[in-house]
Amino acid sequence: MGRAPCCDKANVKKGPWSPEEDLILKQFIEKRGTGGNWISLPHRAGLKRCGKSCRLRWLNYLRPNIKHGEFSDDEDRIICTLYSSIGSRWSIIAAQLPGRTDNDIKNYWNTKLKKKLLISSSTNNSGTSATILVPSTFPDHHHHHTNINLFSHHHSPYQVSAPSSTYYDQKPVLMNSSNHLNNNNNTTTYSPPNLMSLLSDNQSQHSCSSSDNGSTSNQVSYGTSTTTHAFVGSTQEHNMAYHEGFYNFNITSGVEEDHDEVHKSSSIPTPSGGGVSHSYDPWNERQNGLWSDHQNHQQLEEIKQLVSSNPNHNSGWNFFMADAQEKFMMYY
DNA sequence: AATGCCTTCAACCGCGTTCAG
DNA sequence: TCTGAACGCGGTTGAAGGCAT
Repeated sequence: MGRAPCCDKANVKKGPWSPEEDLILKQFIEKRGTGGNWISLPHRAGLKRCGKSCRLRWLNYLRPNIKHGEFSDDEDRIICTLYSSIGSRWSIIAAQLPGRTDNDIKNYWNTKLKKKLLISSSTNNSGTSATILVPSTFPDHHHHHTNINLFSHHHSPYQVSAPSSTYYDQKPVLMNSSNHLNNNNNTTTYSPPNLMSLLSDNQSQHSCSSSDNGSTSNQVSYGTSTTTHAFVGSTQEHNMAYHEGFYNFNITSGVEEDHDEVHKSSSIPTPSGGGVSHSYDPWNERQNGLWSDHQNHQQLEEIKQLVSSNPNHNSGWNFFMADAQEKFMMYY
């Protein structure tokens, strides 16, 4: 038994949107909003379109501040880094790129960036090992995880407890002749991939200081201060965290900060839930599916720093899911 | 100029997730 | 707690334009 269709297929128009339809939809939403119901919106607006189609058209094309056209090097870098870390979670990646839609990024990746990387990889690795982009599956033999002290493994290879969430099922990594993944009892050692190095040298030259001797540290220096980054959210939140922006907190002490404090102190707004009491209004916080420019800017800058800080060696992301709170961390 | 192939990207489809009743 | 409607996501499709022959 199939799912009931979301609309009367016989009475809805399909295919490309006309300028007239665009105008009707745009004016209606700007004037009345979505009303929290996309299904009824086309009827209310007088459009012979499926609600899903309207939603897509608005989100991907009509809403304000949508950015079309060429992707910048910074955007390339962010996409590559996030793809190498989390795979084809386009909406999450899009959340880090103000004005870009998941569809946009997905198309861009599939049509251009992937090829660019493949070309770069064959160039950069000529005479050495071939670097290929492959989806990897973390071993999934533990649906429950043993707490690991991430902070006791500050040096590469990172310790990774295999996450169980389907979020990671297709996590791609760059593999070269030296295998990045090794199973070791209950933990997987993971030498983070160096996807960014596949981008052009020009793109890889960035100012944040980091060792270029191949050594790995989770500590990233910005000027005279040393900062260690991580992103954290509880499992119930990690979906939201992904959607609404990354959390960050300082782990230089090796002690995880209180979540409430993390949220309070974070420059990135976080959703409510998981015991976090402050109110969260997604519409105010992220109108039209995007953070405000200021918020976007802050997030973007943080990610830029992360991405650009360590492009040439084993910088990377570390994942783990702790059992008790099933925390998800991206550990840099 | 005509044809066929390739690339791009807007739009669709189906399914998992969320949420209200 | 259960159920169904709606949402949101990622994969796929297909029309349109560009390019080579």
